[in-house]
Amino acid sequence: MSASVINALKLTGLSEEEIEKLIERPKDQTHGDFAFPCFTLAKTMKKSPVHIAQDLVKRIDKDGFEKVEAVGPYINFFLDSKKLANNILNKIMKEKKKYGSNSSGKGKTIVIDMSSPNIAKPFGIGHLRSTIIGNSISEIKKFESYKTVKINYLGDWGTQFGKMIVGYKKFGNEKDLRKDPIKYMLQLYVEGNKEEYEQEARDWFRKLEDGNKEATRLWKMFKEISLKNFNAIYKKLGVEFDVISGESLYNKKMDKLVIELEKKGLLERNDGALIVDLNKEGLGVALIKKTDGATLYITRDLAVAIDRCNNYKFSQMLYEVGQEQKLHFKQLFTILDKMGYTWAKNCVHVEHGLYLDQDGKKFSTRKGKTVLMEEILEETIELAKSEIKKRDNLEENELNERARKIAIASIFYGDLKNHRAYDMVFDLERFISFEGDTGPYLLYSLARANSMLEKVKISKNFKITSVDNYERKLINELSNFPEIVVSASKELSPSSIAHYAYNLAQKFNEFYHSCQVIGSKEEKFRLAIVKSFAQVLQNALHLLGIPTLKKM
RNA sequence: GCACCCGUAGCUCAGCCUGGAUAGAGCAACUCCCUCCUAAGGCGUAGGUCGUAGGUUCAAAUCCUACCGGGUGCGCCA
Repeated sequence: MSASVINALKLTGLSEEEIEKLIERPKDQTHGDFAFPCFTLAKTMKKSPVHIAQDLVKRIDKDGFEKVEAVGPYINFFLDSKKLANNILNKIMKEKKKYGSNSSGKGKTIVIDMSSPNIAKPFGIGHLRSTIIGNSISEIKKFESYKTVKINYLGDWGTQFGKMIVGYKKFGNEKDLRKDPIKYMLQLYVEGNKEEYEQEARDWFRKLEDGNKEATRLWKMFKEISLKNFNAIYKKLGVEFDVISGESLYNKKMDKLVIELEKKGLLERNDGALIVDLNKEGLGVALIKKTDGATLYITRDLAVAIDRCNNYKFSQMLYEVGQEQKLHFKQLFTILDKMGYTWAKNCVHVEHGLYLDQDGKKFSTRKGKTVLMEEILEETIELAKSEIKKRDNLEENELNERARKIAIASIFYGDLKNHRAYDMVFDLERFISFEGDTGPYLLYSLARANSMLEKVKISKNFKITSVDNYERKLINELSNFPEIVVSASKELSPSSIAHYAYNLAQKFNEFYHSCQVIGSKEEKFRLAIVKSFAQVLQNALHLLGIPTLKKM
C-alpha cells in the first residue's frame, strides 16, 4: 500500500529504504493515510522543512492519490477512498476467517509451556494469566501458520507434596477430603506449610521421590482430585491443551541429567548440595540437588527442556510464566547453553506481571487471600446472567451459554488489554462492566452487526458512489488488521490485538450511529462494511481466545 | 546490598522497543441524543509539571545518566 507513496517520494533523492523508514502512519486521520516528515531533508537541502514540504508537493506525481498536501513540515498522502474500500472489503469477504493471517510460520513448531498450575493448591487466579496469555499467543502463532504445542506442565512434584502429606497425616481424613476436596486440600497445605513441620515435609517428599508406598498413594489421590477440578475450569474457559505433562514424569530422568552435568564439568559440590555456579554470568548459583539428594525445580526443568527439544524439534519454546521467575529462566537457559545446546537461544521466557488486588497488593496464598478460580468464574457468570435477564427472557440453556461467553469475554479481555509484562489490578467489577472498554462492549458491537446481517440478504456486488468520513475511518481500521497481527506475533503481545479489537468496535459504533444501513441508498456498500467488520472483529476475538455470539 | 520491572488525568490503563504534527481511551463527574438497523450505544464539557533533575537532538512521555517512590527476585520452594 505504501509502494505508491515511496514511488512518489523518489524525487527527494533518498533511497527506497530511507523513504520507507521515514514514512509514518499518522495517528490522526485528518493527516492522511501516510505522512512524510521533511525534517531530515532540512539539513542537506539547507532550507526550512516547511518550505521543503511545500516545494515537494508541487513536484510530486499525485496520480492515484485522492490528495497530497503539505501541512507544516509534513507531506500528507491521502489514498483514493473508493479504491481502498473496494480492495479491502472484497479481500475480507473473500478471505473470511483467514483475513489477517499469513504463512510466515509454515513448517515451524512452537512449544508453549503455559498455565502449569500447582496441583497441591487450588486453581487460583495466579495461573489464570498464564493460561489466558499463552492461549492467545498460541492462536496468534497459528494464525501465522505455525504449528503450536500447548503444554500444561503441572506442578505435581516437589516439596509442597511433602507439606500436604504432613498436613494430611496430622489433621486429615479421607471422608472430609471427599466432601469439599479443593478447600480441604488448601487447608492441608496451609497446615503442612507451618514452619515447625518443615523438616518432616522435606522428609516426606524425599520418601515420595524414593517411591514410598503411602506417600505415592496420597500423592495420587491429591493429583486426581485437583485434575478433575482443573479440567472443569479449563472447559468453562474454553482452553484446551495439546499435552498434559507434569514434573513427576521426569523423576526418573533426574539421574541421567545430573550425570550429564557432571560430565560436562558444570557441577560443583557446595555445603553438601550440588550446584552450577553462574556467578560469572551474574546469575548467582543454581541449586541442582539438595543436601538430602532431592531434586529441585530447575533440575527437572533442564531435563524437560532437553526432552521437549527431542520430541518436538521446536523452532521456539515459550515459557508463559510470571516475571518473578525471571532469574530462574535466565539460569535455565544459560545452563542449557553451557551444556552445549545451541537451541537454548530459542527458548524465551514470556514473562507476565502479577495480578494485584484493588489495594494494589499482590494476591497471596499465604494470607488466605487466594481467590479460587471456580468462585471467580461462577460469580462472573452470575453477574452476566442478571444483566441478560434485564432485557431478555431466555430459556435456561441459552441463558447459561450466553452468560458463560460474556463472562469469558469479560475476564479474558480484562486481562489481555493490559501489557503482558506489567502488573495489573484484577478488578472483576470493572471487567464485567457492560459499559466502556470491556469484553462485553466487543460482543455487543458484534451482536449489533450480526443483527443487521440477519435482517437482509447480502449481495456481493456493491457499487461505491462516495465514501463518507465514518465509513472511511472504519475501513481504515479494517485494513490495519494484517499488520497488527504481524507485530502482535513478533512482540508476543496479545494486548495489541485487544487494543485493535476495541478501536475497531469503537469505529463501528460511530459508523452505526451516524450511518443508516438498511433501507439507505448506500445499502449494499454499507452492508459490505458491516459484514467485513463482523468478520474482522471475530477474527480478532478468536486470536484472544474469546468466544463470539450472535445475539446479546 | 545487588539485579530486574513499574511511576502518564481522581481511578484503571494505552502510547515507550523503532524520538516527530495539539499526549490517547475507559471509569467516575457534568450535559445532550431512542417517531430510526440492539441506548450493553453515540455526541460533548471538564480533568495532565507524562515521578524529579540533568543530558543527547532541529524535535523527548519515548533515548542516556543520576536521584526519589512502589513492586519483584537473589542456595536447599515452585
